[in-house]
Amino acid sequence: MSNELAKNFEPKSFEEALYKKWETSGYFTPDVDPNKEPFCIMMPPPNITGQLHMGHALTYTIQDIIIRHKRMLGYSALWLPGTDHASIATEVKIVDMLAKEGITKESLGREGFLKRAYEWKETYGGQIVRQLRRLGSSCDWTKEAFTMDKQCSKAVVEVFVRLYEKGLIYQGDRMINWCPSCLTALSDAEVEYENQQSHLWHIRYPYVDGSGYIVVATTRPETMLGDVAVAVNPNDKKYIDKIGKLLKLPLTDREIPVIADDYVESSFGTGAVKITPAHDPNDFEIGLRHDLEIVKVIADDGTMNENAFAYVNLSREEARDKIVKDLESLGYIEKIEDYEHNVGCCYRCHTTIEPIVSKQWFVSMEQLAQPAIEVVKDGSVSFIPERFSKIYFNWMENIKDWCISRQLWWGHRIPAWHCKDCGHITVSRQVPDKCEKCNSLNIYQDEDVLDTWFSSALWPFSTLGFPNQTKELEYFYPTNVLVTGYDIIFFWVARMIFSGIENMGKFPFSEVLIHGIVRDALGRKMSKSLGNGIDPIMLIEKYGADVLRFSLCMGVAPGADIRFSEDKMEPIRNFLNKLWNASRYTLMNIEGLDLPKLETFELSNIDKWMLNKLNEVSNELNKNLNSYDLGIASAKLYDFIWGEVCDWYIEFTKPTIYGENEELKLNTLAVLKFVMQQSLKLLHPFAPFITEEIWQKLGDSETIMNTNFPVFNKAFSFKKEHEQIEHLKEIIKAIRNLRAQMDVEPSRKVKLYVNTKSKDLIALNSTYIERLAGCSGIEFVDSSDELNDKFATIVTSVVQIYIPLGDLIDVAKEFERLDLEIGKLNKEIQRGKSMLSNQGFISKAPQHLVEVERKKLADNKDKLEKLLIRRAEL
RNA sequence: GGGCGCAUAGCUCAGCUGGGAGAGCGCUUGCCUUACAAGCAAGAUGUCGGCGGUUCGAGCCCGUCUGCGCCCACCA
Repeated sequence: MSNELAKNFEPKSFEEALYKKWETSGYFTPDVDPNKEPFCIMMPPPNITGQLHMGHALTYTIQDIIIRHKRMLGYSALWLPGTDHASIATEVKIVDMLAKEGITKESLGREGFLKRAYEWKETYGGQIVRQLRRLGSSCDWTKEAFTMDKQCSKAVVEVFVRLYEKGLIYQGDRMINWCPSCLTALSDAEVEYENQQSHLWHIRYPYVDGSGYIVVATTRPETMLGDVAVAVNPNDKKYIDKIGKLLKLPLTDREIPVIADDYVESSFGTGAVKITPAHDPNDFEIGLRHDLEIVKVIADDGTMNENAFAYVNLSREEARDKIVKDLESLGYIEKIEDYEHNVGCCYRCHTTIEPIVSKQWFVSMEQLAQPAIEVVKDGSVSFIPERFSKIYFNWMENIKDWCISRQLWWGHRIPAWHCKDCGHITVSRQVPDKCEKCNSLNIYQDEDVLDTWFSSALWPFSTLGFPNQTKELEYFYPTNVLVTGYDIIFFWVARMIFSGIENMGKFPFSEVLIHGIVRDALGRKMSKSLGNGIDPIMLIEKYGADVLRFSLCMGVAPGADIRFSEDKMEPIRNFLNKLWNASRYTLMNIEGLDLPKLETFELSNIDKWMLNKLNEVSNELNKNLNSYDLGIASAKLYDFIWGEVCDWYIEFTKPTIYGENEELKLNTLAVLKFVMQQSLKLLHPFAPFITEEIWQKLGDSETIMNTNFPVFNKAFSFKKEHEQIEHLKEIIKAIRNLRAQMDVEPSRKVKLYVNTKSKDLIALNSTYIERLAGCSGIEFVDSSDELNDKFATIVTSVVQIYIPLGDLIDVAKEFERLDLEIGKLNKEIQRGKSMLSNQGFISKAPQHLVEVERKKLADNKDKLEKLLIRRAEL
């Protein structure tokens, strides 16, 4: 194998092959090893409906970074992948697809439909899993799960039966959210509210006795056909004598009473509310309190039913128009106001939700919610950032029973069998052959399937073998961190927490890392309807997965949304290319050489400075990664690799590497190789492909994936050398700056005359100064008197440097430059003096900070003095 | 109605427990210097939204106001 790298990095040329190698080598599969500490992340399973989008790319990048870091730290790290059947979302898509073929799901029948659905799953479920690999996700595919596979389904049935037996699952007639388009019930969490411009219709309901009328206001006139009362506040003087009177319901032959209920606010609208228990949640409650009839007028498909008098079979919308028109022409309309209000919509198809009373299955939440609130309160489970726990509490503390039945076919069928003879419901783990109560064979399984989130709620343990107590379950449960967006805290996180506690006796994870969502360049949510989505696979094709991953996390604050556009990719591409070339430099110089081990020779000052820096970065990076501050960690790596390793360290190695001293050269190269190797390891969790590709040539093991992540090492702490080389950098920068200001041609080498008490600093590092600042020759002097030529001066706290530049020196310009410097210094000195003369600062600030200020002041005074002398001489 | 977030350089955003304001892009100037022009070097740019408070010291903590965004609730 050649050890050469191409001039520019081409991710396309190596990413897929490396992934294949990782996967087939089994690197993603951790051992159940009692001697190692487990670390487990459950992958939020993507829906089988789709394509990888930027939201996936973000969340899986974060998870992969965390898991790769832990793996390199020696944990037995499991990232368990899988897909979600996404009951309603998938069924909607399949129905659409069938519609294009001119088929309805009813014509196929349940069996036929499910056959098509499984085919669909094979096609599209496979796609997203392939795309996950493109991203570099180091998940254990041997444990890949699917919410409807045998294992997960077994867990679903087990949990359902357990909850039923404990009385925590029940069937009942309740007000639920009905989607007239998907034709199914929905949970509260599945309803989204949209602000809509509408009207408030004021309608006159005449008293039966002919003594005038009462005016009610409504946003939904079509529901009036289902009115069974008009409610007023019991203390409302306006209506107090009307309570109990009968009203004639317009457009119908029905008579309804005026009733009193505290729910009504006298001050709002007319102070009288029409009551439609069948089609409004609040009215339903009032209906229960007053034992009112439930008159349903809207059918499940959103059309008016047989109770709708002249409006039977009209759609909700048509009925509204016609009813309003009829009321108007009959003089029942008092007035129509413009009105803005929120309308509940289906989170999948955005059809307006119809609240209806229906027989559904529910999970009783109160008892389950309590311990789930507790584990977050007592810190057993913590949200990162912490503020998201408020969202969680808000939901959990006001939780209502969870409607879990769906009138769909794609999903887990409810394990309940109804007896046609005695009506008893048999809930069972196995398919029963007879009614458990009356032994009748005349039983049939409930037609409904479960809410898709019922199975996702069990994900942290169903995927590890529950209800069987497998060794994996024992080892990896509870898992460590759950990573997800804030948009599914209710849907998923909350439900996993109470499900874990209820079924496993222990919360499913100890940390919940919440990230934001990826938005477009204008800050809008990426959506299909807007067409503003960016395809991550396209970006991977163009720039490589590493660039995408890195651009999604560099400099991003925890929990913050990301405004993303393709132009964020290029700077990262350049960064990785920089790393690529630094590696190329290393490789071309170590080619064929036998390098000494680091412990066998004396490190140079540059070596020590670099190793110290590396050590510090490693230390900080571990801290940042352990607290999941990936934005800070990635930015730090960018600065370190580009700003320190490439800009300074590699330049420092050149005089030696291109020099004559063979021994020094080998030593330097040994350090260089080590520094590059460590840097690759540090970067590997973020950019797995490029680091592995380089490791294949520069590393000394089979894969970088299983190397040890660099950690703080006391032996590489070199404080003195750090300060020395930082000062050297300052000198070099000052010379470069001066050269630029004086328009010294880059090719022109200048000689330096140095006046300093720290001659060692200069003498030891003269070659670096010469090479990096474009100088030739350094001579020590005791004063500028020893120079004949015109010169410019540079002053630091340690040295005074004279640079003879002959005619390039413009005395007026030099005055200007010095005055500017002197001005700045005076300000600094002023600041330092006032701080140090502040008694409060001296006595209350930490001692080391006071010291720092003292030293700064002394240095500045020293510099100023030198500059003033120089100015006087000019 | 309740809660949360954001407001920092022309643009996009960092800034961890309070201790002299940062990055990337863009801009100016000069360079193809044997890792890299996807590059190198040097530079310019900020009443850290307003006001008040705590503190020796505030971009950071507290209060308040303004503007933008989000979530929950759903008074018909």
